[in-house]
Amino acid sequence: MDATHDSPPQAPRRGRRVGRPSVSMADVARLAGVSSQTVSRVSNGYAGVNEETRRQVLDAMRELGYRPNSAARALKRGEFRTLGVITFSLSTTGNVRTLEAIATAAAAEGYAVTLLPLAVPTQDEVRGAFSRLQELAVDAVIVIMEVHLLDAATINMPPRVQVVVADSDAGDRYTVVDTDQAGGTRTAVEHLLGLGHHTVWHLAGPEDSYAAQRRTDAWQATLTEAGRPVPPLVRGDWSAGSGYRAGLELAAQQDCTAVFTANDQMALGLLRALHERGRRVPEDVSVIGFDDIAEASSFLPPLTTVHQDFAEVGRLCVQAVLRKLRHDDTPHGTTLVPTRLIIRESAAPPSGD
Amino acid sequence: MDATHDSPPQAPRRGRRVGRPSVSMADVARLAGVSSQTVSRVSNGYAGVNEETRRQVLDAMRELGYRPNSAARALKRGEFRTLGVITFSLSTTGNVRTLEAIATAAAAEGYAVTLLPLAVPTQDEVRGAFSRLQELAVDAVIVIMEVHLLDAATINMPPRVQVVVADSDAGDRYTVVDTDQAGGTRTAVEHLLGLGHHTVWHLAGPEDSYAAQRRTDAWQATLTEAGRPVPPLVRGDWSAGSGYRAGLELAAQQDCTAVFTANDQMALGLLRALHERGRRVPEDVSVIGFDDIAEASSFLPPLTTVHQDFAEVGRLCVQAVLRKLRHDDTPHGTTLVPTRLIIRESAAPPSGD
DNA sequence: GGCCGCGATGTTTGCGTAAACATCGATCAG
DNA sequence: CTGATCGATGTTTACGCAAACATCGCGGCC
Repeated sequence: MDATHDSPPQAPRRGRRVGRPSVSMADVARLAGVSSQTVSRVSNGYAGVNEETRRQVLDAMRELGYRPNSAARALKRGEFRTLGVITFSLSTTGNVRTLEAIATAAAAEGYAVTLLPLAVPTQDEVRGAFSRLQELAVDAVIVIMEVHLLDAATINMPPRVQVVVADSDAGDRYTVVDTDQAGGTRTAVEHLLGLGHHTVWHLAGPEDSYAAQRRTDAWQATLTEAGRPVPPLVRGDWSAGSGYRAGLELAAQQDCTAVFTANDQMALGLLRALHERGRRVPEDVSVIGFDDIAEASSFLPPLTTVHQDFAEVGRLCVQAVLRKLRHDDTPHGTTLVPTRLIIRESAAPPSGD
Repeated sequence: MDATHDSPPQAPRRGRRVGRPSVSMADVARLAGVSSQTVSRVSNGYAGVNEETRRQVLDAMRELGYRPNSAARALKRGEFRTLGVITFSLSTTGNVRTLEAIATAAAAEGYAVTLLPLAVPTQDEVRGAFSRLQELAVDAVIVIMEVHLLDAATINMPPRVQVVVADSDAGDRYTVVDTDQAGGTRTAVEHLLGLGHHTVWHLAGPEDSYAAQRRTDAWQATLTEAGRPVPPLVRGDWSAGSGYRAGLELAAQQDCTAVFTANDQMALGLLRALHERGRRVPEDVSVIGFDDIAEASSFLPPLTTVHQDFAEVGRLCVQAVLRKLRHDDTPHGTTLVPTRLIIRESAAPPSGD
């Protein structure tokens, strides 16, 4: 090739910005000796292009390193093929695993995922995120969040953006995908009762969390239905540290032989507190967690816990949001993903006591 | 409001697609009685617009619920204000925390973050991700990954996309931001030696990880410099389970009084194994981890560990990539983020043996 | 008093793509 | 043989925005 002034063949005629010599369909068309429309047809895999022509176009694309410009494409098509995900903090296993599943499922459908992290979980922040999201290149939004933060924010949200909510209730107002909190709780509590425990204590999550609330409600309901006394509630904030502090209290209750903990992190702290106070697990106290985080099998002792299928939650979120995108007719409602009890070594029959 | 046929005033004249009644600058301009260019000026906050006019335009925007179309904007401006993040799996704390910091820092700069998760860490996958990324609406890419996976993939990558790498070495070929693995390791090992341990064993991460490799190298170097014997290497795969298995081995070594573990998860498994084998921590064996995950303070006993500042890594990544974007002149090189040793209860002087 | 300069606004244009429509040659039925 | 049909391709246009350039009116200066 002659490189007299070291510009590529068909040098792009604009240099709007440093280092953006992007190749357009027109460039490809010129090299392949066809019209840009034909390039478009090949690029989008339409039939009705002669095999020979198609090959030439593909060659030209390869040679020039052509990549479709997604901005132009989005402008023309009116869709971005991108999903927005709003979540408060990636510090909880659940959120992260759900996000990961969403991203994977979206990729499989040819959608990208744009992340909108919230600094603090306030309605103002949520509102701001929605506002930004709208001028962002996003077709729909999945929110991994408690709904009560959402309500105020969606008021001024134009209806064109579809919303699906994970980890929440409020199926009457939104399309919701969630873990079967109640079912999981019931299984755990019944398992403990089945082992022979007279009743089950509960180390709950924070008051402002619906997930925590539903686990607490289900715990109480299960005990009541079984005709067992409902011990006083002990509250944590999801963190291992709060589990430890709560554990110090629980260790002092000599009649406490079984604890259902609202998540695995708190269970970790609880185990430490019980150990420090000389209460053996599971001989003196049985513990069941919720989540089944990767480390749960390495706790001391390995933790019996309720497994949440976050991957499935993520998948269903994407499915739901895409369905809403394609035909707007999906009714609101909640889809529950079942849990299953993973039995390890932290729960056993009470040792006579 | 009259909602006779529930369409907004100035009903858009095209219905390209169901449910996309999007409002354009022209609509706003018409309502405000100005040209669309003036709307553009207001929208972009340019000076030189009469206060009265500006107010009218803003009112019109509010009334119609105008949102700039980011596709058109990107097409015109030639930039998306979006950063791509490629990472293999969100299952490690480090990746997640880095991602979170990146998203936050990016948001502060007015950039969005698009996530590209990789199903499996192979070069093919990485290549594929890069390929998709190019036709994605992304100005630059941050890769949270071992570099050796990257090399083959970047070959066919056009130079217009800037790349910054976290969690890796190879500062000669890329711009890299990383935790000071060696420094952190040295601090940990020296702390153990300083407590009086004759030498320090090492539970390493997987062979194919550069981060693990550097920790291992630094452990060995520190021991050698101090004139101490280097015990045989014990290898895990980052998981708590592998730490447990390795711990069973280590528990059998009666001369092992101190272990430097390449991450906290493995330390958790190690603690369980030592406990099961009746080796007390820290009386019989001291353990130091790496990462300082949130749960580390609730381990049994609370874990002394090397704190990584993932948030800083994320911030620096964004900073670096934006600098590269603005003036292409940033040289390659590695920025190291310092660590600090968090002293808890899992390391103590050897108890006479 | 005419001209300059400047602030405020309008008009034109083109970014890269793809739908809609137009063209053109070949094939085939009547 | 002629016109309808069809497959393959080209031409026009618009998506929404924002540079670049054009215009317009007004106050000040020589």
